This record gives sequence, structure tokens and C-alpha cells, in this order.
Amino acid sequence: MTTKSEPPAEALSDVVGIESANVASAERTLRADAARNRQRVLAAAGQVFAERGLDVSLDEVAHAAGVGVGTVYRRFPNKEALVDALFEDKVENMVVLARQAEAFEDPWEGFVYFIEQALERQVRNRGLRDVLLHSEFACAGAARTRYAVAPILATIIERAQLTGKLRPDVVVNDVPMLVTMLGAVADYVGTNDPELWQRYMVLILDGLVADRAAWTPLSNPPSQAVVDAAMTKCR
Amino acid sequence: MTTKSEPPAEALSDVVGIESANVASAERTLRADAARNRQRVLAAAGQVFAERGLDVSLDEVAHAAGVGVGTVYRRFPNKEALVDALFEDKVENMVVLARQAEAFEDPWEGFVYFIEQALERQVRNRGLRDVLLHSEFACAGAARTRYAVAPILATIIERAQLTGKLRPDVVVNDVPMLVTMLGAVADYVGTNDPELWQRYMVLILDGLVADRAAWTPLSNPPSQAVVDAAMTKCR
DNA sequence: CAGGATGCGGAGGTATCTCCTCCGCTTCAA
DNA sequence: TTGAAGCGGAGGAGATACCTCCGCATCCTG
Repeated sequence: MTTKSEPPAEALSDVVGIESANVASAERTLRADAARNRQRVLAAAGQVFAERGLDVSLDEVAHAAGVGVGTVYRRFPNKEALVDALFEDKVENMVVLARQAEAFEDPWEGFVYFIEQALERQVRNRGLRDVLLHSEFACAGAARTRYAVAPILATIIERAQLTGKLRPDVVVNDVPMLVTMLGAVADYVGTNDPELWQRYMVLILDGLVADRAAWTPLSNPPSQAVVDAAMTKCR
Repeated sequence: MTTKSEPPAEALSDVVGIESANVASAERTLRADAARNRQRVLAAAGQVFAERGLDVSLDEVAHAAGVGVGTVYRRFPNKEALVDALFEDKVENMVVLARQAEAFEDPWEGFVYFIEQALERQVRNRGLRDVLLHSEFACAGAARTRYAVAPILATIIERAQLTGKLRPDVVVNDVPMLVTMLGAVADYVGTNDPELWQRYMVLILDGLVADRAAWTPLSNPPSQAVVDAAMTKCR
């Protein structure tokens, strides 16, 4: 499976979805009600973090779950642990996405697919964007994922530039900036126009294609240090 | 003065500058030390709001001014008043900028000039961006300015589209979104790479020019209601 | 079905932050 | 010189966040 033109119909429908694994084997067979509440907390946290980002307090998560704060903290020692449990797989899935994008026959199409999908996920789930772009939580996983995705993205970009479709002065480190920009639009208008970011994605992609009379030279791309500093607010 | 190709060398050097007018005639001849402290507060607030936005507390402003909190509140009844005093003229200056942009012979150049200057100012002064884009403070002035700037911008855009340089599906309401996007990049990397936004401005502008094989159709622009809702967080 | 183990809710402790007031002391200037 | 004007900054009031604790409820095993 090294060439294709259509992405696999990935289970993207369930944006907030909880991994159905280890329902009750997390820490030695919870009591039935406890396991149920744990799931409720995960579901509610997934929902509320997706809608409003990781700034939401655990008190609010508890309320949304219809559960006391104590119950949340009994199951997850702190906010960090809850976020980790919720986002680890979603974060790692970005690597899968990158590989899918790499597998496109036309590297430009793969590049567009990656940008589009990454944003789709991160706009639909503001918490995921917080983890990936700001890494105040789930820091280790986010860093691991970034370092796994970067080289894949690099080959996609390089190949797309060789075909002459992608302008040659684009660089891997531009990608988080594009995500930041489009994510900012999504935040700005919020639920009032949740698809608006796509308009500006198209605009930016049109700025990235090379099939034009002449393109304006770009100033220097962000250095690795700058990108790392922006993305990593670990504690 | 209806045509020109170079903007007037506007006094942009002084980003934080305090209007030198009404130094001591604000509310009936302040005592000398009081007037001096008032200026110190304005200068410090200008500095700190420019660097870190309007979220900075007045306690911090007082500290930066080398003055007690009481002194700040004696001169400005509340945060709103201080922000108003500091930003009213800077906000209104956006109208002047729009008129300058309108006066360019080549409307595309005028458009680029507006975007560039508006961002230059709003990146250098985060507080100004907060006022213009979020209007939690100085709400009335910001709204007035927006309604004055919009029609000017509209004619610039229309004329630039008639020359065939600007793609025809761009709209006035796109402008605050572009500012939002580029401002987000500036915030993201902060002082680590303060000019980086220009890279993406060029990219976006290249996406806006019409001299290409074909441009991708854009989804619907933001409605006036959506833009207003995003920009107006008045109390 | 009994009763210990497990879990529950949510009041409230601790900490931090912000806006703003108050009042005893200082400085200005007529 | 002396009253008016101004000053600093402690601290009140109100939010908000994270997390703990404990009396009571629920489970489920023997």
C-alpha cells in the first residue's frame, strides 16, 4: 500500500470518542459503579475539552459528568492524568495521519490532505489543539508525536516541491504556523461559523502553489528553537 | 492629493507614544507631582499594554510606573478609563491609515499597504489589537472606527479587483480574519521571532493575487453578524 | 443478607488574581 | 506655615482553580 488517491474512510465521525479498551482493567477491577463513573468522566471531559479547550476546570468536568469533584480526583490523581488518558491516542493518531498523507501518489494532494485533516481534528477538538500546539499538558506524548511527524512531513514537502506544485521556500516548520493561523480563525468566530477556517485554508493553499507568474520571496522561516519554544510549555 | 506611490513618512517610530496634549488640563490643573505621575502611569501602561495586551492588571501597571495602585485609580477611575485615554487616538488613526491606503494610485498596493501597516501596528502593540479585534475595552471607539474603515476598505478592494490583481472572491470582512491569523502567529512565537508574521503575510497575499493559472473557489465569507459577534465583547 | 470494602458527593481549604477603596502620612504651593 | 492635594500600599471583596476530606451510600462477596 504505497499509492492511493482516496484516504481510507477512517473513523473520524466520533470526534470525542473514548477508547473502548481497558474499561475496567485500569487499576485492578473497579467496582461496577466506579467503572461507570470513570467512563462518564472521560466522556464528559472529552466533550467539554473538545468544545472549550483544556482551560476548563475539573469542577466543571465533574458537573458535566453528573458526578462530584471527588469522584474525578479519585480516578485521576490530577488534571494532567485525565488529559493524558483522554488525548494520548488522539495525539499519536497524528502520526498515522502523516503516514496516510505520505502514501498519496501525488505528494501535493498528500500535503493538502494532511493540513486539512490535521485542522479538521484540531478545530473540532480544541483540547487536542491545545495539547499539540501548546503542550501545557500531555507534554511528553506531544513531543514524541511531533518528532515522529516532522520527518514524514519533510519528505512529503520535498516531494511536492519536486513535482513543482508546492513553492520551494516552504518548510516543515511552517506547518504548525499554518495550523496556528487557521485555528485562530476557528477560535475567533467560534460556533457562529465553525467551517470558516476552510475558506482561509484554501486561500493559504493557493498561496502555497507554485503555478503562478511569480511568487514573492518569503522572509526566513521559523527556526527549530522558536517553534519548540512556542509549542512547549511543559511544567 | 489623490494619487501617490509612497506613503507619507508617518510618525510610526513612537509605538507607545503618549499624546503630548492636555498634559495638565485634564481636570483643572493638577499639582506638579500629580501631573508627573499621571504621565508616568500613561507611559508605563502604554508600554506594558503594548507588550502584553490588556489583560495586564492595573497593579502591574502601577508597579511598572513606579507608583502606588492608589495613584493609578486616583487619576483614572477604572481600567476602562485608562485604556480609553491610551488608545482612543491610536484606534482612530486606523481611519487615517485607511484613507492613506485609498490614496494609492494602484489599489492593490494600497490594499497591501493597509494590511501591512495595520498588522505592523497591531503586532507591535498587542493592546491595540485587543481593542480593535476583541473590544472588551474602548468598545465605542473601536466600533466607530470599524464602521468608518469598512467602506474605505471596500472601495480599495473593489478597485483592486477591477484591475485584476486581487482575486474577485475577497471581501471586506476577510480583513479582520487575516489580521487575526497573522496576529496569532505573532502571539505564538512572541518576542522570539517578532517579524515572523511577515512571512505568512506574504504567503497570504500571494494567495490573494489573481495572476495564476486558476484559483480554488472559496467557501462563503464570514457574515457581518459573525464578524460583529467576534469583535464585540463590550460590557 | 450482612457487613466490610469500596466509592460517593460536595463543602471547603489553600492559593492566586484582579479590581478597587481607604486612610495615615507626605508633599506641594499659596 | 499650613491647609489642600496627593501618595503608597495594605487589604477588602469577589472570582476561580486545584485538590482534600469525611460522613454517608452503594456494592458485592462470603
